[in-house]
Amino acid sequence: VAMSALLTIGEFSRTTHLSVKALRHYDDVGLLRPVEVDVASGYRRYATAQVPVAHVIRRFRDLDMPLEQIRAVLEAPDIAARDRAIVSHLERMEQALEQTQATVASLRALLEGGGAALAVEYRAAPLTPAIAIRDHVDWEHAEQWLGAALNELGDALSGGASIRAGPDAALFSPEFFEQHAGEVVAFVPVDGEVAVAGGLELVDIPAAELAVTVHRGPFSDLDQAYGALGTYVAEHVLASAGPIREHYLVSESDGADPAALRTEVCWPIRRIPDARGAQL
Amino acid sequence: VAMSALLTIGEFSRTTHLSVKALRHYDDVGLLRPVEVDVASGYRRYATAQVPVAHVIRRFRDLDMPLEQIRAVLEAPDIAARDRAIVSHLERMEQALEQTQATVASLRALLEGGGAALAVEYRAAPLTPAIAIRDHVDWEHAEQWLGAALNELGDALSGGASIRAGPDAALFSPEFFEQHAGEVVAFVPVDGEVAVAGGLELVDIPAAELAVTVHRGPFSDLDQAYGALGTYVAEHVLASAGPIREHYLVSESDGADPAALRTEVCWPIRRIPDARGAQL
DNA sequence: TTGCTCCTCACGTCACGTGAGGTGGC
DNA sequence: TTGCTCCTCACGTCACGTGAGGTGGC
Repeated sequence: VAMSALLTIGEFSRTTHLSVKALRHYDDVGLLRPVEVDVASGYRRYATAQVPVAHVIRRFRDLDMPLEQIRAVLEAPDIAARDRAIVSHLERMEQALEQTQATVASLRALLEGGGAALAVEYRAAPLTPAIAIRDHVDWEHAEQWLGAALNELGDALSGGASIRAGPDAALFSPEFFEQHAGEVVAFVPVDGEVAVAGGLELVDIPAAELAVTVHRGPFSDLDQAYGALGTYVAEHVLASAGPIREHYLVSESDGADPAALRTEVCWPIRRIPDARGAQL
Repeated sequence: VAMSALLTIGEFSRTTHLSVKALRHYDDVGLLRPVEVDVASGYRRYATAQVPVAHVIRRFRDLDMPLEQIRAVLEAPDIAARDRAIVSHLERMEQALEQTQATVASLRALLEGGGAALAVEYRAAPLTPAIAIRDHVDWEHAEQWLGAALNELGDALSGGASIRAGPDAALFSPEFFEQHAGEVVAFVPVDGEVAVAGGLELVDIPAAELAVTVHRGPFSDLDQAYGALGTYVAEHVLASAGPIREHYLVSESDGADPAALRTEVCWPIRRIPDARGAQL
């Protein structure tokens, strides 16, 4: 390294704004190794040529990129692969920024309005033939996974001979909520004959008695509908096991903006009480 | 709790979108206690009246607010105090968002331009009388602390009889960089007699031989100047112990926008080499 | 030569997640 | 009655920070 001189860990720390403890840690995990380590004393020596790499690491850490991902970026086989990894991370970051802004807005709304009480109604849903994609999904990837799956189902419908018999929808297992990871089924109700291929399957969504409410607005507020439903069901009827359903009456794929979204949330119940309040 | 019904931990999880593990944790640390716990079985029972509190907790956790801070918000003595705590957190969040956007921009710049080589010059700084505020500061609070301290010094100058003899400046101890916490001294050079009061003191900033470079642009890129300086010093002269100085030639308090900022960074060196390369 | 820098353990932190192994409720 | 829900440890995770106790470099 022609013009490269050596720096002690303290000098390298001041030069890169990484703490000494962080530098030792990056050495331990092999993310940023000093060019030289004194065999007798263990003293680390960094080259001035390592300063730019350290700066890149610091930037990514400021953005909370995990060390493993940073390593992947730094070790990318070629510049093109490296740049792809970086760009995709930046895109995820910018999405996360939007997410945070949405959460801030939603928190403000929650603290001001408190949320007008949502109307809850009962519905007996019949057995429903549908095309579906199912997978074990975790909480953080759910929205993205669902968007992709529903897109795929929509494409399959427009290509084939079958007819859509209802809006985009999904089934969420209890584990998905309770462990923030579990089975999710994206589905679209269909009429008539369907040829399935790829990851798609033809399923019968079982009949169910449901308590239903409609949420208007972005998904970041969807928990309000769940709160209203869970509360209503606990206070008025008996809940039953089984997945919770969502129907995407107006969704982003319709080109609607977040405030205009309409999502139906359906909570499975034991039996719909009759009008007189008696139960058979 | 008149109309309030009880929910199992699983039902409460589905209603609030908090995982069962998280709910148990919030019980353990006393952040969100179930209204009732079965003595024999240990089963937790939550009231429907607790759903809104859970939603607030979830929002704050989505924003990465620490549990202790959430507890403080929830236990605030009165609504006004609670709202103040929330608003101040939201303001910090929005600042952090700007920070992140700045980091993204700076990373992009770093990956594209790489940064044109910065010019480094030598300077023999004389002993400088100054008014100063010193404190043990940690990394994350440094920018805010420094802004406040320099403001205070500016106010003291405009009120008194002394004359400013140089731009706003600061001294940073090695520990500040190496451990991300250490002594920082905010100072303004002055001429003539000065009456000091409050947290201010009158100090003589010691004379020093320095390697100096000027950074143009926002503070998020300042590490580039440090990289250039640390590298230059390692390759050309001997570094010396002692604090690093920053001079805020054009600062935000001048009403300049971030891209127009000019900050001088000064790295202490053992001895300025003479023009012929010989050392006395 | 002195003290200052650097070293290596070992353990702590924060907010849960991950099983293991077991009991109670409908 | 069966299995499903819920329980409590104990330990792991991630990216370092916090000392303690000690040696080497200028």
